[in-house]
Amino acid sequence: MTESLVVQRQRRPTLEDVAARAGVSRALVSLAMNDSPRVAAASKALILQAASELSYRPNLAARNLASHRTGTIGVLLNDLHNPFVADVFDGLHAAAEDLDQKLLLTTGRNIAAGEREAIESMISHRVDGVILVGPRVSSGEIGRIANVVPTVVVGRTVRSPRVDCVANNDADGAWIAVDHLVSLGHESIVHIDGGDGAGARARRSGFEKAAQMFGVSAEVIRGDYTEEAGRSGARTLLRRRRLPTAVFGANDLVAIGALDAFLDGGHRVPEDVSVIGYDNSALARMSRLSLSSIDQSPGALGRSAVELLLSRGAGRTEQIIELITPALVHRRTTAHPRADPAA
Amino acid sequence: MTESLVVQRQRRPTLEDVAARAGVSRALVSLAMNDSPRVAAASKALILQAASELSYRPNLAARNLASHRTGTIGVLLNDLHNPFVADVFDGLHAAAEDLDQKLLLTTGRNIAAGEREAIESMISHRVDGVILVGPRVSSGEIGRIANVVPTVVVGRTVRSPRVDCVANNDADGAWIAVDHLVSLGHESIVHIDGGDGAGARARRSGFEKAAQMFGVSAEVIRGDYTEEAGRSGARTLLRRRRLPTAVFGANDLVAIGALDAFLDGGHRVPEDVSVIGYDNSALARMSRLSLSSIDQSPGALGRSAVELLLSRGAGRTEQIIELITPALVHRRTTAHPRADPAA
DNA sequence: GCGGATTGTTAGAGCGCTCTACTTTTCGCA
DNA sequence: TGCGAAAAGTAGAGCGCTCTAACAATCCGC
Repeated sequence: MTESLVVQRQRRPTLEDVAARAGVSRALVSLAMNDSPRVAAASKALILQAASELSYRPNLAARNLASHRTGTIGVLLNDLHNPFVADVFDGLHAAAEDLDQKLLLTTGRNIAAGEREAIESMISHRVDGVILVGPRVSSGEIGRIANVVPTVVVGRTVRSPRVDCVANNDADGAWIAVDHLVSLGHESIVHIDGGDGAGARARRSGFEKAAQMFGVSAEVIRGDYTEEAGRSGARTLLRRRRLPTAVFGANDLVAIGALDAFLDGGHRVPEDVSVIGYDNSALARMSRLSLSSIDQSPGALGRSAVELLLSRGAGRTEQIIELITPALVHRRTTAHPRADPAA
Repeated sequence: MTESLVVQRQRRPTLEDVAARAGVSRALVSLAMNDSPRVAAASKALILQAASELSYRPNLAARNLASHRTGTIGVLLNDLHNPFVADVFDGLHAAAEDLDQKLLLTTGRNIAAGEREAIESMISHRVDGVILVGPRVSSGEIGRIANVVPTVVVGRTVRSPRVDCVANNDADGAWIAVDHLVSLGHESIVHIDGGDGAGARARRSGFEKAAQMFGVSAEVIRGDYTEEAGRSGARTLLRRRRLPTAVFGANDLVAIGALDAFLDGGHRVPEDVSVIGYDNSALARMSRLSLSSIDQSPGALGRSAVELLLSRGAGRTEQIIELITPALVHRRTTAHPRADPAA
């Protein structure tokens, strides 16, 4: 057990104090603080004046306890190191601000157990709903969470009537990536996948399906949505006699990790091997990296997630799955393969 | 006014329900949940059993209201897009876990007004203390916040008896950067600064002092801790007849933005111009970027911040400012200037 | 100038928990 | 077997707010 912090600064003023100072009842102060139309303008001014003199701040815990809501949405970000989630968050935040909701952030540090704990904590905080950005926990678990609190998942689809989803069409995205590489002339493509990260399975199977359709040689290397996974996947390839002509990373981090490893191994990109990522994150956009990637409008994803959550709160009971169509962004890490593919 | 989410799923079980099921009193359940030594092992097992059968989750709001603490530390991250803050967060999280504290995250999106709002919100949530990572709000304001709730600032020093600080020595860091460049032979160095970001002023004045000591030509271009600021600072330089031989970015984002602009402008790094950043973030470490930078042990910063906050809670009243000594990490964006500096 | 609608205000219960003070049970030991 | 102390358990007030129902003050038309 920890000995918790003891906050023993000056006692914070309560509703009661404000009421006393303004010479009205507690209830009226409460109404004024929530600016109800039922308070006379004069009393309202008086009360706000008194409140600011005491620098009164409502105690959220008490308010929540009494009213059964918090006006707060819990947001689980799977990985703070992934610039894509920062982009999604921007969208979430903008929408939340417009719709007058507060956001409570947590992160599972890209580990399922960490996520469970974080979600648990948000529920204990009695958030009005949760938005899970790229969660790793199982669909079953998400379904169970949705029984307790309205839930929206971003970046992955979950089939459960109570769970709403916002994602891009990962299968399409993978198809677009393969199409791009094939049209450049590539015939041997490796996908370093996202393990059991959100949407990774769809990208993987989309990749396999597309490769089969186009009749090119395809292979999947098990990975994870991290730079390190990309690096180690690429190293696996480097140990072989010959490299594939193109690598499709499960996301930009993976692609950049792979790119890094290829460069370290003395290979040139895209001359020796083409690399394409997914997410079109800030990372991909940098000139020095200039990574070809698949864009999935993170801001729009975030915005939709908040709207969906609120519409669920408004009484909707049927599931909504919103799918955004991803788009290719061609930059400098993908090009025609060399005529002679031998190293 | 928003119409808030209505959470009308099945009623959540309360302490009372657990007590009824286990056939004991409410108080005993409370003790068991906080695993007090005063509960017999048998009853404890019984109670935990009942709790799990009902999938009971304590209502934090009620607990907080009754006990006047939350076991939660509020964390303000200034910018989710900055990989450095993600690194600091890792340290925070690890320490919080060890010390059995929960973390409540918010972000000010790198805007002072956003930060104020976020801090306000954490205080309303009655967190036991706040950790401000690279805050932009004024020192005066931070002092005022510290009167309300124990406060630790990361990445910047604030002179106020109630505020504890953890930072690296920015003046030293700037000195190290200049020393590095000068020893490579550079004689004209531009610093694109961090505007009023945390620690930016110290880096700027450290830079100026060092440049003067070494007797090299120095200039400061007003910036911000963002990639965009770096890019625009570099563009300013590109419009001139001749480039400086070296640029010192206020942080890695700035440096990389500048690097990007130079490359786009057809200049080579480090052949035409050397670039060094600050933070040694994941970005700097990537082979393709391989940015020389100044390391400030973000993980250690985060860890210390949590420890400092708890020690303050334990009754300490004098201020502690912990300064970490930064270190040079030499990579491939800094080198000797060309003999003929004319473009 | 009076009844009824409208507007403004308040008392008081209750949200789910903790904590103090108290009661009951169990145990060790003469 | 009996007694005091330690261990185990409980009653009940109260944390700071909201919300329902009731009450007081003002307004309107005729």
